Order: sequence, then C-alpha cells, then structure tokens
Amino acid sequence: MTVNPFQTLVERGFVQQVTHPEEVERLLGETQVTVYVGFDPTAPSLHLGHLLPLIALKHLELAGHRPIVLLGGGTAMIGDPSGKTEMRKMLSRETIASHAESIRRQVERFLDLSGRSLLLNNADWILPLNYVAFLREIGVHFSVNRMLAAECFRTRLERGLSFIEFNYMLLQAYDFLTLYRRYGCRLQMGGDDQWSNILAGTDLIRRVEDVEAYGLTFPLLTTSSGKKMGKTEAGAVWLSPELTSPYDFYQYWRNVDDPDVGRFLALYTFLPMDEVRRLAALPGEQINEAKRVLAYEVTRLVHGEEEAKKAQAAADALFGREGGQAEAIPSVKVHPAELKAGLPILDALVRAGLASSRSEGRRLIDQRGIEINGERVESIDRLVTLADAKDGLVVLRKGKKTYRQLVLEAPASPGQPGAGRS
RNA sequence: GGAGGGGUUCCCGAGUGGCCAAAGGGAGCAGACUGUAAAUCUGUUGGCUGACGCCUUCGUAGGUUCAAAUCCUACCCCCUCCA
Repeated sequence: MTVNPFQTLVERGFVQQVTHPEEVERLLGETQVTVYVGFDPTAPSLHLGHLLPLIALKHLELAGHRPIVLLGGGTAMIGDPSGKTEMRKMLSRETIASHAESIRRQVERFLDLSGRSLLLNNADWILPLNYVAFLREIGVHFSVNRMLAAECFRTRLERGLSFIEFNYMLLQAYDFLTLYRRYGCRLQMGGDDQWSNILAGTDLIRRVEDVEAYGLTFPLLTTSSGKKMGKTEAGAVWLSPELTSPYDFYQYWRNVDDPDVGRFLALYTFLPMDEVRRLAALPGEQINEAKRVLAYEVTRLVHGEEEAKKAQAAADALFGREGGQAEAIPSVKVHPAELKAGLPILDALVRAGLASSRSEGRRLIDQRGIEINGERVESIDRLVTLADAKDGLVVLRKGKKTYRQLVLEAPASPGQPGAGRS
C-alpha cells in the first residue's frame, strides 16, 4: 500500500494553495497524472528557488506520475511581472536559448527524462503565434477587469506595468492549455506568486475545453529571520557548481537558522518523516547534527555523493571536527615564485576573493578579521611566503567562517585539469 | 500631447553654493558572546595610500562660479492628474 503522494506533499510542507484539494488528492491517488511546472530561463542556471518544485516533481515521479518541466523559452521573451516591483530587462532570443540548454542539463540530474518525465520548451508554440489569431482564440476569454483585480498586478499598477508584461498571464494560461491538449496535463504547480497565472490557465481550459484542470502552489519560503530563501549577501545560491561551489552550497545549508531545520529537512531531502522529526527535535547544541545531515543530503542531491562528502569533510576539518579533509575549500592558484618574493597579504585577499578591494582588505585586517593558517594577521605589511605553504596550500580565513585557500601551482605543468574550483 | 512632482552612495531617505565622500535608518562586513544558530553589544561600510593627502561619485551632457549634489541650459527616464 503506497501513500497518496498528495498526502506526502502536504505532510512535507509543499502545499500552500490548491484549487480543489479533494479532487487533486483523488486524482493523484487513483490515476496517473501529468503535472507541469514552468521555469523561465532568465539565468544560465537554476537556483535554490527552483529546487523546491523539482523535488515536488520528483516525489510525484517516484509515485508513478508524469512530470513535465516546461522551460519558458517563449515566455522569457515577455517577462513575468508577478512578485516583482520593476520590469526586468529584456533578454535576447539567443541568450534565452543558451540558458535553456544549460538548465536542461541540470534538470536531468533530478528527473528521469529518458523515462517517464518530459522536458519541453514553450518557445515551440509561443514564438510562432500569430497576434490576431491568438487574440481571437485566447484573448477573448480574458476579462481585463478581472485581471486588474488580480493580486499579481496590484503592486505593479502603482509602480507601472507595461503592456508586454500584462500579456504574460495569457501566455502562461495558453501553455497550460497546450499541455492539456498535447499531453493531457491537468495539474500545474508553481510558487505561490504563480497562483493568479495558474488560475488563468485552469479557467482557460475550462472555458475552451470544458474540462476541469487543477493548480497547486508551494509556499514562498523565507528563513525564520525573514530573508528570502536561497538568497545570501552575495546573491542567489545557484545549483551550478560553477556559480556556487559545492562547499559554499553545503555551508549555506549548514548555517540555516535553528527553527528552519525541520521544515527544510522535510522539503529538501527525501528522509523519512520520522527521521526528520527526530532530527528537528534535537535539543540545544545537538541541532547542529541535524544541520549537518541537512547540508549533506541537499548537497548530495544537487552535486552528487562525492562532492557532498568532500564538502562535508572540508567543513568538518575547518570547524574542528575529527577526520576532516580540507581539499574542497574554494581555492585560487598562485605561482610559487610569487610566494618566494613574498605576496603582500592585501593582494592575496583580493586574489582569493575575500576582499573586493585593497581598502576592504585593510579594514578587515584592522578589525582583526583575517587569519593565515589559523594565525591572526596583525599587520597589513604581512607577506605570504613559501614558509606559509604547507603541502602547497595556504589557508586564508575571513571572519569566522569564510575560508579560501591559495594553491601553489605546480611549475611547468600547464593545462593541468580539474584544479579550478572545489 | 498638456500641467505638476521626481531621479542622491547596496536599499530607503536627508541635504538647496563652501563646514559633503554626503545626516539618519535598513542591509552587509568585522569584533565580543555562542553551538559554524538566533538575539544582543561594539566597530565599520567609494577608490588609492603606512599616513598627510589625492582621485572618482549625487539621472546624462554642457555652462555659471574662486567653489556645485545644491544655480543655469539641453537631453533621458519615472510618477501623478488631464487628453
């Protein structure tokens, strides 16, 4: 007896709003459902915000349903105004296509695209649309009055909304209709800011096809300290290892606020709920064990077991746990000759990305925030020399928990692969 | 198209000729306290410099002045009301 996947989603905290809870539950329990989530390829990589829908789709895939990931190669040409205060800048068709391609490769890690799941691109049916034909077939079904009343346009009506963006909702509704027609898709999921767009789709399908379609939204996550989930000082947390190293990715999860641990374990891992509850209930300092599990599990999901182990080993080593191996610290190459001559610490900090300018580096040292191999740097005249290199590595630390290492570049072996990140 | 209001440092927002690298708040960063948490407290937050100081910044481009974020001209953009 398998659990109804709708129950799974509810229990794990995925469900914010559903159009028809009972029917969706019945549908997911009794039949094979084709369900879709859309991502607009506005960046060359997915980020943490996209992870939740992917995991939700995975739960459904595991339960025997048929997920569709829809890349918005067509809708990205328009730009979704939902949840934004300003219009985002227009992207060229080429940029969008190249983003879509890299995102496809990321999605492959999560879903069985060669099996049950599908990955489609709405550029296929959006770009060829004919304006007048579209207005006559689809546009007639939309009431501007109702659209203006929709929450998603509210803030934008105050600040300005261009006509191109106003059309986004119709296109997303048209996507849903198209997926229904071609694949029998009757359920769309998305972030809660997509609620209006999703409803536009279910309404359209009802009017045009006289069929009931369903929508479900995920909560828009904020951390308990009120920040948007997946955002750091430095920007988004990306799924691509090129943009966010597996070590930094691991650290993001390792540093989650205490009250968030349980929620995140339920949402972002596949651990059984009993285990999730046990970990989340760990008292006081022991909650760190739960964070360690969370960080490992999510990193494994996104970057694979090997990278997860390396990241965890590095974090363990750096933060004083036995047996850690620090190789996964993000690193920068330096030439041995530079250390021989003595590399000024300010240069080293800028090179390693720990300071964005020499002034900032100076400030950090003044404020006693920099260490070399665990030794506090007292003077900005400090040079990094060969004597600081242990096994060809110099570990730089900024503040409590930002580490970078300088790696001595083996002389005369150009083209050595793989030393880039990690 | 017409009338009015506005564009300031990461964000909000003060500043109407020199005392302005520009108040205040938020956010960030560092330090203390801790558990690689939260809260709290302290410091800090354009660049170059050991420092004096120098350079760049207040929508854009010019101009007035010994001196401009502040005055003038043109242009761009945003908002409100009218059409």
